Amino acid sequence: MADIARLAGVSTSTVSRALSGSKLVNQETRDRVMELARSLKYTINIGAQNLRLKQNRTVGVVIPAVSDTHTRQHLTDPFFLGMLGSLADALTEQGFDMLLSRVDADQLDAAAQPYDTGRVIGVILIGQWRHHDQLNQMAARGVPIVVWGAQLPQQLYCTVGGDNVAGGLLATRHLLQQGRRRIAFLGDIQLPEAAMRYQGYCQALQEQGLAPDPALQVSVSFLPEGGTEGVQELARRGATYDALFACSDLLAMTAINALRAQGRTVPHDVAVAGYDDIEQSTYFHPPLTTVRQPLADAGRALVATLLELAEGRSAASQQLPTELIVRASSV
Amino acid sequence: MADIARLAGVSTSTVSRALSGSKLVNQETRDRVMELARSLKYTINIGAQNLRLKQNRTVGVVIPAVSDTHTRQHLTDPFFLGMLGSLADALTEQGFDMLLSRVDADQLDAAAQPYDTGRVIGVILIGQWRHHDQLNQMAARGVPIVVWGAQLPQQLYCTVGGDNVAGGLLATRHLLQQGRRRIAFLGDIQLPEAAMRYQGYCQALQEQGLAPDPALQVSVSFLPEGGTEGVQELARRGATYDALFACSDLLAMTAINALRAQGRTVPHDVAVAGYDDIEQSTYFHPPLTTVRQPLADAGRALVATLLELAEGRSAASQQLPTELIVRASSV
DNA sequence: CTGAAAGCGCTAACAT
DNA sequence: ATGTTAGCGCTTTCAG
Repeated sequence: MADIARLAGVSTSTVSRALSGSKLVNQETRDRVMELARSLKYTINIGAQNLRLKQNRTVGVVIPAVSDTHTRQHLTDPFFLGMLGSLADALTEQGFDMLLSRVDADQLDAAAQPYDTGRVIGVILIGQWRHHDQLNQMAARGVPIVVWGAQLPQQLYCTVGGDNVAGGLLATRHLLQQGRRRIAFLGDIQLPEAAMRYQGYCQALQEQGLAPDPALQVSVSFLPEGGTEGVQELARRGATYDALFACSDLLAMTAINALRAQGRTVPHDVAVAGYDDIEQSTYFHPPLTTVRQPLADAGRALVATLLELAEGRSAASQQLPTELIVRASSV
Repeated sequence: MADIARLAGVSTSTVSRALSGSKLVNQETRDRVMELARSLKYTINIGAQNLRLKQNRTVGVVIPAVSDTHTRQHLTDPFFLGMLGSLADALTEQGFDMLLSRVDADQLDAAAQPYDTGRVIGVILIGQWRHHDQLNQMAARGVPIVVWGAQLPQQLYCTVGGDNVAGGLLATRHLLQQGRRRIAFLGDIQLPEAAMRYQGYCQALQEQGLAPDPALQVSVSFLPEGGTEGVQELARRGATYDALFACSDLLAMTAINALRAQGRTVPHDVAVAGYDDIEQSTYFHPPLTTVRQPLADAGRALVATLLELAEGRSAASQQLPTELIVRASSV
């Protein structure tokens, strides 16, 4: 900047003004400065600008990594990539940058670090896992944070999420409409989102005067192996079922594989519905019936909410509508 | 920081020193300051620190977004998520943060922006597409940049990539060993990586005294629809083939689907091999034979190379070994 | 319309 | 062992 000032024969103040398009500076000078900046490929140092302006146009996005006992298990669910893409778009649209970090799910406090050190104006967390309390603490401490997940009672932090109860309800109703009566449920109901899907599942059963059979509910992790394990566990229990509702498409896919290994066909022997509507669901064999999460809206809503919070305003949690997509795995 | 200084009854310099664990400061004072900082939940403002130290521990990671004529098509290939994860890990390991941005593939220059504005010390670009020249320009301009992709002649920028020729060779040899003779090739050979895989493919054919049949090579985009379109195009051409090698697992999957729609079974009628070894390949039906890209090493290599470059040293392009994974789709 | 000067939060000589 | 001072690159009063 000093260089430009010297070359243009003006002061840095003028350069600064010119570059920011201030009307206070002579049209001609401004053009000259602009031109000079372009030819020198000069761009304002955002770090310094931020420091001076006490502003910041970066938000933190945190993806939790599951660390099981041995290996650090990576989240490979394509749903996350979709969410990331959606966030990246929404942020770009608003002129914000995205600082991505990956944090062990069991030390979520680290998620606030980029905020504490002033690098970001707030944090978007994808997935609330079972760390309600830690999230509450962070929010109470004043960290602007928005979580993709379910709305819980006594929640101090802000969430944006799909309507999980409706999602569970839609999927289960659909399976019931196909004449299925013994519907297995795959998903870790310790996690708020899965719990609410389970709630919708129960509700749909009750509408038909059916009671949920605990033998049909298997809590498996969201890791892809979960589907295999779930189906094996059901076999171990000797459970009989003619349909299966899994809490993610990935689980549904591995479950279908495990069923196939048992010699059962989908949808003939077992009708299957997943959750998320990741792209691969379309060309899985059979194509997956699933509950679509509104990805594009999700990104926008998360960003909008975070910006509210970051500006010191309060923001309400939001629930986005979900939609049943019927494909061959259930009909 | 000033607050802490006041409360501790020392100067900010002392606080700064104490916080950085300098031995120059009295043990006792240091503890007091540390304690104070903790209780006030104070953390150093990294922006200011960076400005002062002229350092920076953030690297930019750019994912190109394909924008076709109408909609902005998102890259949904899980391979990218894997790469992101790998990069995130490698960066964390080295104490670096990751600024993620998504850039239209046809205005790649924008990729350097976070560098120009001083936010990152360099840029890692996932995929070189067909923008060799732009990349060369950026490198020539002095932007520290490392690209995941193939090594090209007259290349000024640094690449890290799998050994694509070997990958193509391995896959094709394997298909030939299965007794297949008419092997279709799906992939956009305008893109350097695909071109080299094609080269390996040709080489394997030649080893058997076979000449590549141009009718069997279809240039399709890396978007998942590519697989479908490729198979349809082959049908349109009236090409006969008993095997298919696709440049990504996603392409292989959609191709298999399209084949199924034509009433052909895999691997019986057509043996199929993909590329990348994304996780879903394991539980696709049939499980996919594929060429594994060394993801974990990739992340580490990309980061290591970028750090070299960022420190002003020169770095050589690297090629990582690939490995054939045989599964049911080809045997 | 433009320049001089102060200061964002931090660190590093250079004193003491 | 600690404080004083200057300055990283920028913006913005406040004076001209």
